[in-house]
Amino acid sequence: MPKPGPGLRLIDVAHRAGVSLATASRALAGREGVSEEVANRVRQVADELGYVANPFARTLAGGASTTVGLIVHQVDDPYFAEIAGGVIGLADEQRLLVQICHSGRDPGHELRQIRHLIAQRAGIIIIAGSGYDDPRAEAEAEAVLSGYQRGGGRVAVIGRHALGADAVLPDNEAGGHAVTAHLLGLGHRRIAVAAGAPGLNTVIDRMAGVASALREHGLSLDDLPVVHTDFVREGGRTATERILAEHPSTTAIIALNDAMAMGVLAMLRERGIGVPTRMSVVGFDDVSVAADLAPSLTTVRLPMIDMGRMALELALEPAGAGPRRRPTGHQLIVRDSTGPAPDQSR
Amino acid sequence: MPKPGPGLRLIDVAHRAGVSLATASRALAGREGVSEEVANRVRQVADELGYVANPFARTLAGGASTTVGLIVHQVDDPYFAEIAGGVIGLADEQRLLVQICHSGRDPGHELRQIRHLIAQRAGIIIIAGSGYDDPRAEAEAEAVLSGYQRGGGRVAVIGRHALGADAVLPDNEAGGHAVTAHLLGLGHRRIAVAAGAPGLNTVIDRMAGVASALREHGLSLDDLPVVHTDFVREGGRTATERILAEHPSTTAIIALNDAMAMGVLAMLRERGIGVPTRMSVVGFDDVSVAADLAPSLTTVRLPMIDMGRMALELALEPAGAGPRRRPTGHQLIVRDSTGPAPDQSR
DNA sequence: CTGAAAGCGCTAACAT
DNA sequence: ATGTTAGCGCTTTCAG
Repeated sequence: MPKPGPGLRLIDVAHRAGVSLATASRALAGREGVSEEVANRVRQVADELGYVANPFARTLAGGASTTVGLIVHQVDDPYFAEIAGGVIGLADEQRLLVQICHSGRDPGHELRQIRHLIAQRAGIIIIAGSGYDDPRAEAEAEAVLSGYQRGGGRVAVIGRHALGADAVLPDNEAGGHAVTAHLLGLGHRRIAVAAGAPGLNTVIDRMAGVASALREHGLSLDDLPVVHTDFVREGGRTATERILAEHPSTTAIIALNDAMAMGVLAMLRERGIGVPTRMSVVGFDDVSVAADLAPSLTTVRLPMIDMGRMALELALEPAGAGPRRRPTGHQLIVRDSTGPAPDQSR
Repeated sequence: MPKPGPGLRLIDVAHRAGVSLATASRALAGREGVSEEVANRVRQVADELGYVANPFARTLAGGASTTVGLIVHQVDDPYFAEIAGGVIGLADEQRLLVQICHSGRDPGHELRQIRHLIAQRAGIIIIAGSGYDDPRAEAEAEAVLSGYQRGGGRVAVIGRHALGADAVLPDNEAGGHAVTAHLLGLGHRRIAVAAGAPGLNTVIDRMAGVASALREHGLSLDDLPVVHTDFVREGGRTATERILAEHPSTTAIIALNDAMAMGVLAMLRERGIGVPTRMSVVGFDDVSVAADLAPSLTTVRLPMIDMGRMALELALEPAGAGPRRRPTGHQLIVRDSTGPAPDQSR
């Protein structure tokens, strides 16, 4: 397709700087064996000419690849959009290019994307999004990735623990605990959970946090309705419908992410159920619109943009002895969608 | 079980199939000049061995690049996230990889990104987002891109007209007209506009639509306050502050995109100004959260996801004689943020 | 410290 | 129809 790029090659820079190809290469790669003086001259000339190495030639010749592959569920999901924004932000600074693909929360498709990225010789692969409770798929992904890592590829994951790679781990359990404790503190006891697919690690972890908070108040998950639907807005709507129909006395709904919470709020609005007067609602993630919803959403803030950056930072460092883990921290953000439990004591 | 073997080269496949390198290359590329029989044998051997071509070698040697570069303002802006989602969706189907970079709405940075993408030998470049009213920057971008296109690169743009490339053109003017006519129809006359930077084509076009609707009602843009701030949420907030302070009798605010509209709504909420009772608000784009805001936002729907797909479709077709243009259509979505003008007859 | 030269794996002219 | 060969632009020995 595209034949000539800028047509500017390393050899041109070399000539212009009055040095050989090899020296120019060394200078720009910051390798040993060039005097500071010459190296600086070369770098300056390269700069002036706006030289950018041809990554294909570079990689083919055995150099490092400068593209990072990023796999997300969907970029047009705000959670992943923010993560992607973080990755791209740091990548820009490092002059790296980011290739984004969608996993669609389908383990098979995700595996295909990983393979594709490897075949394209991405030097770094970042996988964002929940792992699956699907041992076979996970094992295969792990096998492929560990082969890739053995070959020098760097991998970082966001929000999954079982992949033998450096990981950014969102505070899912602690966050689930925080948000549940908040509700319990407001006096709510008839709480329902709008959860995503039960096979997603994220769902499992957040549920664990919910469960532990309940336990501290002498309750158990078994006491409350947990509705598993899709981990997206529409799932929140249908979950709410079910909760309303089957457990009308519910006073609070925990949505396991903000997308679902938006669906929950929408359905409550349609049904004319006041929030938080008759029903409190909490979400999880604090996507940027959470503050603008009707009413503004109480949720757990996860630093998505930073998470993206952190993942790339991890991947940029040389591999350690074992997988590194980097927790994200979290913050309970109380807004207008939660209030005291209505007094329905008798 | 075929496993993509690094170290497995085309020459190995060729030997194994008892043909020459060139023949194997032709067979796998589906090019002319190989008997069906031989071609099939080669393909089968390649399959058995799990051969995957090295894209770097392929591209370096002048083959087609399978990556498409996408430049957006920011992926974590919902408007661009949806466009990106559309591009990636189609790219996935075509087994293409998408490289995303941020322009940050800075002409200089955008130009740098274009150059970077070209240097990376992206076969296709898609630029989403408004052009700038900056002749020098635009001219330079056009020059670089036309060189790229002359070399066989394909370019498609979304929402800018002055780049000599195939374009997807959002119905900015018609949409601006529609939304303004809606307000006028509700009896509003004291209308203010919260606009983005005056140099953005998108802003200019949408304003033109606003102006034409006003004209039909015997009004003119000069009659109303137009506040230019940043084309993002925060800009909507500050614009609203100014409008409230300087034109307290305003009954409706036109925000030139949904992000700004969100800021407008937020500020009105803070000030305790009822929407739509005391103030109507309209946005533009219909990002997916527009329906979930407080109150839900009246806006103009643009098919962002399709726009992304269309752009890639255009780029995938061979270049035409001249630049193709593809309008998007639009749809006025009336929700709860607009109502009749309050009766302040004096 | 620097330069010359040998590939990396593939495509595409050029031969046969 | 098939084979031979010259690069693509870079990194990396290996000489000097």
